[in-house]
Amino acid sequence: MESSFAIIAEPNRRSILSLLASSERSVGEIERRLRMPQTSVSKHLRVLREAGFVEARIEAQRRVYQLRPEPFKEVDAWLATFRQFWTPHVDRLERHLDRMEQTSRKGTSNKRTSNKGRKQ
Amino acid sequence: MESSFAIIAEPNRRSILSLLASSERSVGEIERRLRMPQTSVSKHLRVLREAGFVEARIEAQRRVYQLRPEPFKEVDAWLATFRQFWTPHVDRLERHLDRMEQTSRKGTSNKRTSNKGRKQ
DNA sequence: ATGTAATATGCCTTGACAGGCATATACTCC
DNA sequence: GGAGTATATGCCTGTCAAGGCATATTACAT
Repeated sequence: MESSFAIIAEPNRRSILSLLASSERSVGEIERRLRMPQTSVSKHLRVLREAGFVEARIEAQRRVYQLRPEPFKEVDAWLATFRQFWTPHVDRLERHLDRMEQTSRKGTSNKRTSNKGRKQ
Repeated sequence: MESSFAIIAEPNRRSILSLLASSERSVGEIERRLRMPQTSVSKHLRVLREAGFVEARIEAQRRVYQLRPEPFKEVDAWLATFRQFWTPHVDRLERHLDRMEQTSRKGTSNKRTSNKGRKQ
């Protein structure tokens, strides 16, 4: 299973995580709120636990699950690479304009950042 | 396949996306850079395309692929719910402190929303 | 101790999907 | 129009994981 991405690919697991985002919950609470069979909940929780998304605290016969940040950070870090993309950040806009400029008043063999027409 | 989360669960697809993050590429370029069989690349690109992660521009016999923002936004939106979580944001810390306060010297109904004049 | 509640685990079946391979389609240049 | 290049598609197979069900485990209460 490994990757955090694979873990959150499963819709039910995302539901569980979303639920836990509002507050910690016992297995039974999750079961009832999400209307899914207990064994299914337990199994998903196991996967989430082993991937570090949640941790359990024992409280009598209950296990109360709560979120843990690390794997989220990991996913977020990956996303960060692309964020510049949908956030036409000033930096990026700037770079873009730079390129435009250089392209128009070119002449000098400026191998820019684009690889258009490159054959490798 | 549907969900954007399922799409990025596949490691090779993430590689392709990361590669495209630096610059648009043709199928052949991806194939060579990532050292994966062409048919595999094409298949992954199809999946990515149908999920809206990339789009292709036709250039002679080449197809040049580039990223599209929407699905990334979607994933990011979901993550946002949890971000407060690993970013012990001032707001959150504040709410936490509020709760502590209310719990300890309860009774007095001082619901404060700002931290003006809060002791720290 | 026995019964009951809460949760976990094992087994089995089924479906989805990635990878490999062969092949089809599309375009270019001579 | 035939050869070569670039990319897509179809079929097959193996793998892996989710769901259902039965059952095990653990804690509690009486």
